[in-house]
Amino acid sequence: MSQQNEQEFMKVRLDKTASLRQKGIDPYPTNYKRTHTSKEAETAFESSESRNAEFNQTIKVAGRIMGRRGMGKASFIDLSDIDGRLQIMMRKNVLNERYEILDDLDIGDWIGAEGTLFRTRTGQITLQSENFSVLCKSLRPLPEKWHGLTDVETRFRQKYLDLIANQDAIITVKNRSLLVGTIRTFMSDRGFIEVETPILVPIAAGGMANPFSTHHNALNRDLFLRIATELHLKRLVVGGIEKVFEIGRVFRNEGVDLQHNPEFTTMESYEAFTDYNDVMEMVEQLVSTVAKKLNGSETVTYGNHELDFSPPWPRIDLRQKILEVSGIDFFDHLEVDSLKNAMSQSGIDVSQQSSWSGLLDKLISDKIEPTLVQPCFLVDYPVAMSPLAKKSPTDGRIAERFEGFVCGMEICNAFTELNDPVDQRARFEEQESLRQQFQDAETDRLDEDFLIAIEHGMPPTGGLGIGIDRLTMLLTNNPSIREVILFPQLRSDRMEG
RNA sequence: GGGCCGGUAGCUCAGUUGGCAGAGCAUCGGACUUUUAAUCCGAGUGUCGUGGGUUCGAAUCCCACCCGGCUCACCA
Repeated sequence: MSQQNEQEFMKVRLDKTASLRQKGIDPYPTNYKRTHTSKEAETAFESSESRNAEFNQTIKVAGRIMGRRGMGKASFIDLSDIDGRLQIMMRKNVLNERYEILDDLDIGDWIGAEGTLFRTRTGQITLQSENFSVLCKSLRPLPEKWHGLTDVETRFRQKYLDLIANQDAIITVKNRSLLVGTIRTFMSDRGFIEVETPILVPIAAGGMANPFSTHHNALNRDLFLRIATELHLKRLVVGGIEKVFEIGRVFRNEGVDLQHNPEFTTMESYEAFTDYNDVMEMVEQLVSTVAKKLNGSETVTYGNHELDFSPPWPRIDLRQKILEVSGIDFFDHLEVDSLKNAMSQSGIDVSQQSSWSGLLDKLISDKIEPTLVQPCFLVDYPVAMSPLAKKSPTDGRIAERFEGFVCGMEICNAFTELNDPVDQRARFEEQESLRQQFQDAETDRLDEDFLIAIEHGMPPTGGLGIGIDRLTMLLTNNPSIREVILFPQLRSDRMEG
């Protein structure tokens, strides 16, 4: 954008601002007491119509000017607010000298309008303005009304323009809020207590991820941003909070793509005296409840798919499934080289993998996840790739763990929590040694403070982590995580300096 | 990190073989008291992503870089 041209645009509007002040009008007043939103106004009018009553109430609405059609001694203004739009009619013979104020108004300005409602010749519900107020004079032009704003970069960098120009952006924000609110209610109704745990932590443990690091000056101490809420929540279960959950941001120092943002939101819950089978039932109930709340149905359209979230979701045995699709039984390949060879023979690129769990993860990602379209659970993971999950009582090589998948996307990870402190210590030590061996910053870390906590005794507990962003994508039909995060991470640009 | 595509007016987009930088909307001036992508008359609008190079001449060709999208790799 040309500096000069931009300044010319703004100069015109600054002149109009001055002109308003000359007319004794404050272009930036402190408040406006509206009586109706656009939708409430419409509903009120239709209700009086349905009673065959005349609408003679004076109401006050407020919003941003999104369009105007001047007709000389009458003007129509499209006013946009959080609920939608309402047309305002301004007539010179009604407004008298105040009609001149319209000369100083632009698309983008905020106004309040007072008057009564009627239908125009073409049937449009319209507010006949008897008075109006300038609420905020804007200085910059908005995106064009017809094509709107489509430039993806501008939509993400200047989210407010996206929200102004694209109705879908607002709908997604509202639905995300509804989704989180529904989850809160669901959990609360089941007796879960919501908590907040530290984001700045001395050890970023409880998951496989590379953490962000930072430094606290006063304490002269290096800290990390949490990669999960898991270990703090389990400390609370040790403390006797039998049902606990947290909805919060976690941070992982990794790449950005359609399904990943370095900061994202999870809902983790822990419920004493339950195992992963109970958690599976809860996930089905939770997600289908949210789906119904947002879409009015447990069947949801996502891209080309019709997704049916109604319980129960299929439980797919991980080992059997891998055997079916690749002919590999991971119990037959407990050594790295053996698994690597078997996968290589199945045509999988194993050049980037070094650890056994990394290889198996790659096998699952390549061969299984893409086939999981309808909601389902993969159950019973190898202990080697599940350092926080309890071993199956019937098979010590298997952990009581499951992950939920929809459209090839992992939406949750859950297990019967490992509460044997001796076993947990051994598993952490194994992770530490793997990190040394493979120089892998993402391997989980030993958290001594957590181990001491569970040495005091954590009851049998079923735990869950749900990716709120991905769930929102699925239930709002958005193909990219950047569409459901208001300010996604982008590379720096000139505007940031 | 690799590959492909893209970046031109506030917004949406054209721009031919290398030959004066274009349209619609928005903006500015004028007309218009039921319009709604209002209409009609008139006007202005540019660091062609950035920096080099080739050329008499570059939005256009070449090189490097920046930003975005898709995709592969990596990553839950």
